Amino acid sequence: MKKSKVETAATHRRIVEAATEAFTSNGIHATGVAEIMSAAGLTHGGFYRPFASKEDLVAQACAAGMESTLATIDASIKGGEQAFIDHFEAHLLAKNRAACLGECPLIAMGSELARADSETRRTVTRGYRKLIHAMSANGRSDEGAAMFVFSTILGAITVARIVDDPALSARILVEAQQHIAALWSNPEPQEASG
Amino acid sequence: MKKSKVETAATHRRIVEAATEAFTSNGIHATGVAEIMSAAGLTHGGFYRPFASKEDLVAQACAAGMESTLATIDASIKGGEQAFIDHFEAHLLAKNRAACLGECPLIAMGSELARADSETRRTVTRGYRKLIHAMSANGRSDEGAAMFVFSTILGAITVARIVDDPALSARILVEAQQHIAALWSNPEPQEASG
DNA sequence: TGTACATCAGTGAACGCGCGTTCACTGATGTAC
DNA sequence: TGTACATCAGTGAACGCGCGTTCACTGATGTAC
Repeated sequence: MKKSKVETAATHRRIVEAATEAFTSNGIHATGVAEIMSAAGLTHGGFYRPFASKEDLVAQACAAGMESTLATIDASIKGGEQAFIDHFEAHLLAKNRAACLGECPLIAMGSELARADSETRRTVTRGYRKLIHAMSANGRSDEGAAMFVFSTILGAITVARIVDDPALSARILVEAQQHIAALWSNPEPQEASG
Repeated sequence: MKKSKVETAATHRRIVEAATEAFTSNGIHATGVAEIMSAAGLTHGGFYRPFASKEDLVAQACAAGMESTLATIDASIKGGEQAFIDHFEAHLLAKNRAACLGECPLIAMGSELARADSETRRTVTRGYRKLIHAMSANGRSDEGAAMFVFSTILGAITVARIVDDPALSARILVEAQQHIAALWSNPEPQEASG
C-alpha cells in the first residue's frame, strides 16, 4: 500500500487541513487524533508516520492557520483601504464563524494556545509578527496601533462568543468596531511612550 | 463518616475554590476531577454527592471566579479614580499571573468558555454584565466604553501569554494600556451609533 | 437530658471508554541492474 | 525498456493510561422519642 511521493505530500496536507479546521472549531484538547485522521479519510494507525506526536500536528496546524489568516489579510490590503477596513468589520461582525475555514488560530484557540508547547507558541508568534507587519505595512498605522487593534478584535470576538445573549454579543462587537474605526480615522490617540 | 452541615458547606466551598484555581491556571479540559478533589484534600469518589457532573462544577467555579474578579474591581473603584486605573494597569502588566488566585475566568479560559455548556455560559454572562456595570457605574465611561476596554484587556493579556518573546508580550500590554488610558482621559472617541 | 436509630458525607475500589501511541503487516512504488 | 526487489505509506488491531462516573460501604451526625 505504499503511495507515490505526490500522494504522500497530498495526504500530509490533507491531515494538516483537517486538523486546522477541527482544532479551530472545537479546540485542541477536545479534538482527538483519530477524529482528525477520519476527517482526512484515513485510519488513525497511520498518524505516526508523518507526525511525531499530536503536539507536532498542533504546531503544523496552527502554522497553516496563521498562514491562511495572513493571506486573507494581505488580499484585503491589496484590495485598498476600504477592503482592509471591510476585512476587520467582516471579521468582527461574522460572529458565528465557528465552522468557517480560515479562522485565525490565535482567536479561535486563545486560552489553549497560551498553554501550548514551546514549538507551537514559537510558530504562532512568528505568524503574529507577520500579521502585525502586514497590518501596519501600508502606512495606515504603526505596529503598536496594529497590536492594539488585533488585541481588541481577539478580545471582542472571544467575549462575544462566550456570552449567551446574541444582542449583547452584537453590542460587544459593534463597540470594538467603532473604537477601532475611530483609531483608523485618527491614527495617533496618544504619543506618549510607556 | 457523615459530617456536620457546617463542615459539608465548607467542603463544598473548598472544592469550588480548588476548581476555580485549577481551571484558571491549567484550563478546563486539562484539569481532571480527581486532581481537583485531591487539591481540596479529598478522594475523588466523593465528588458526585455535592456535584451532578464536572460541567456542574465548571459552572460553579466560573461563577465563583467572576464574583472574585468583580469584588477586586469594586474594591479598586471604591478606592477612587486612580485606584480604578491602577487596577487595570496592574492587570495588564502582571503578565505572569497564571498561578494567581482571583484571575478572571473570561480571560483565563476564553476560548474554552466559548465552547462550554449553556449553564456555564449563562453564569459567566451574568458575571460579565455585573463587571461592565461596575466599570461604568462611576460615571467615568458608558457601558459601551467599558465593553471595549474589557475586550482590549482580555485580548492583550491572551496574546501576551501566547507569544513566546517577553519583550513582545510587554509591548502588546503597553500598547493596550496606552490606548485605554487615552480613552479614560478622552471618554468619547466617536459618538456615532452602529 | 438521654438513648436508639435513620441519614448521609466521604472512602476506596471498580466501571467502561476514548485517548495518544505502538506495531506487525500489506502491497504499490520506485530504484538498481 | 524490462525485470527483481527493497522501501515505506497506510491498515487494523492492540497497548497502557487516565478520564468521568458509579457504587457498596462506614461511621459520625442529627433527629425522634
